[in-house]
Amino acid sequence: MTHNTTEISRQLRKSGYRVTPQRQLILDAVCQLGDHVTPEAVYDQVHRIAPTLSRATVYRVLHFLTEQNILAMVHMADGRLAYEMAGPEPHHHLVCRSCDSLLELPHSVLRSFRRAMDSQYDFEVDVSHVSFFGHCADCRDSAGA
Amino acid sequence: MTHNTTEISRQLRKSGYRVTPQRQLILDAVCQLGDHVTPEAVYDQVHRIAPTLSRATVYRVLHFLTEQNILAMVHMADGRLAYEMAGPEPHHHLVCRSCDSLLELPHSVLRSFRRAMDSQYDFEVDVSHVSFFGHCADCRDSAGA
DNA sequence: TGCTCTGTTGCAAATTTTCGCAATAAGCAA
DNA sequence: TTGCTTATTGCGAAAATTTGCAACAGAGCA
Repeated sequence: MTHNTTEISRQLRKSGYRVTPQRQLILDAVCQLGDHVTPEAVYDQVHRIAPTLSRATVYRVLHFLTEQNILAMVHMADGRLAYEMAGPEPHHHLVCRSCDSLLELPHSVLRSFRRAMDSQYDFEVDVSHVSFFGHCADCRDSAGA
Repeated sequence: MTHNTTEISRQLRKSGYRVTPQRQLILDAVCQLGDHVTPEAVYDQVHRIAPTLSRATVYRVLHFLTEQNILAMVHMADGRLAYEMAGPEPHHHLVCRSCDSLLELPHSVLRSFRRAMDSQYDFEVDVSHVSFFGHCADCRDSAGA
């Protein structure tokens, strides 16, 4: 469990939302399952514990927690959506199109880019999470061989 | 029509794929409809001309043309997928989360970033298309007021 | 503790996207 | 032009995702 349940609960309640067992279960599931968790994986995990928890609720809660900045939406290479804990530090991903591996980037790599957008285009880029696609070292090697 | 039909046809045939009327219609539709075209919009457009062309074909062809680098997949702010012509020059988008407006960025803005990823992480970023989300000047002003 | 208000859930139906498979029709070669 | 090979389509069913609505249950307050 990497998330602070108490802190998150307080945050939600303060905004007028409720902390339900469903929401807690789903959050725990994402947390346990790791880096890019599909809705289906969450459902499977959660359904074992709470068989009446519906798929609709999984989708709704994932969406909701993303809006609350507790989860982050990540785009997979095939276009599908997955989720992960948002965490306090924004970070970014390099997603390999061949092997689907995930490399984490610190926020700093985009700092200068963001500043440039702001000054040159007067556009405030939201960099809470950005995914870049491409090919990792391993896959480049095997492809080039 | 911004795309060169003959050139694309040749490219496909050379790779052993076929140029079908369905594929041409769908390509034309994306081309006409503009910058971020949803599968449903393509279907509506195409279905008027070819009523038997099925939804499944729309999805399959969009997917296929993306793999062939003729179209590019773009992620919308809500997580949904859309498509657009890939074009010879890679370019990028600044998508406003408030008003959905689209700003185009020249490829050059990412050049240095890409080089950095390559040298520091040994990861070759595919920059044929990247979308950044955030807030444009207008929406920042009205929100701040 | 019990009451109330309203945010949430579960269900079922609607919508969107994918898949399997038989029928069709591109593209090539004669 | 004709025929062959097999990539591609259309259909219908399956799977994935969203939505409407009545019933339920958190959270604050008396």
